[in-house]
Amino acid sequence: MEELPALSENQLEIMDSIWQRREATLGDIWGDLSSKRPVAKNTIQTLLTRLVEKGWLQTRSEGKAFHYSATRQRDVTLSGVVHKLVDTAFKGSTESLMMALLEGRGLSKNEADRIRELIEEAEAGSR
Amino acid sequence: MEELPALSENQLEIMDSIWQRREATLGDIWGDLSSKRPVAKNTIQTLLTRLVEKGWLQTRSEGKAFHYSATRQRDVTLSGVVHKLVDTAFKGSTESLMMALLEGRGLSKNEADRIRELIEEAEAGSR
DNA sequence: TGGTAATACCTACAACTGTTGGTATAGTGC
DNA sequence: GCACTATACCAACAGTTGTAGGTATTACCA
Repeated sequence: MEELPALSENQLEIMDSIWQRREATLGDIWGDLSSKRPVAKNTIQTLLTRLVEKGWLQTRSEGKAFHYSATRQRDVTLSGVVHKLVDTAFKGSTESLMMALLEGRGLSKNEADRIRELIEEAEAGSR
Repeated sequence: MEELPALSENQLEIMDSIWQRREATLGDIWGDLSSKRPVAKNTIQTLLTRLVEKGWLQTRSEGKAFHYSATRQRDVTLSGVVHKLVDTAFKGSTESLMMALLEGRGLSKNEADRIRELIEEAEAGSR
């Protein structure tokens, strides 16, 4: 699987909207994003076109409009994003990132429990 | 504390070199970075100047050269970076990021234990 | 004191990003 | 069929980033 250029924050936002819908039109995505911040539809259009050019999105022509869908799965992509951050900012140490994540911020019992489960699974998976 | 513009990957690399040394000259930083990849000294110089303009670095004039130091602490900055990622890519869910982090990757018993400790502390801290 | 090396400072440039306006086109409803 | 609306497509622009060359300055060493 070919490596694609990194996604900016705004690009991630768009990808996210599409991942959630599996397939989306310009209108769908604009609906999602413009509810968070004011942005022109054309801005989204441009970003979409560029994401297609770069290989992050593909289009299916239906009726007058394109239906955009992602070429990469959400979990794989996000995993890549996080690991890249671990490498560049934390010298590859998962633990360091964890520390940064938890610093100055408490965890509820529920969150802590769920995270413990994740650790449990990851530990089992390595055996 | 005023919010500073986000750091790119390369900018983070430079900040990291400086954080490790507490204070560094152009030569120091160039030494660190050029051992990883080929880059002109002038390139680093430019990036340094821009980081100063933006408020990430400050300089102390000693002899002929500037000694660059960070205006923000490493842990605070990295914590900010991670939390921003949690917000934009994981809708604020620490757990989701954790999942992405652990996906497709096992944990050694040691790592798992250390991370459990971190969770423990964070949980205690929230009470 | 004159050469060397390191540094600062200035300039430039190409690529990418976010932003949007304008124009053409093509379904959709009346 | 015609107006309306959503979309695609094109063009533009300002800001950031990574890249580096050129030039001036300055400390240091022989």
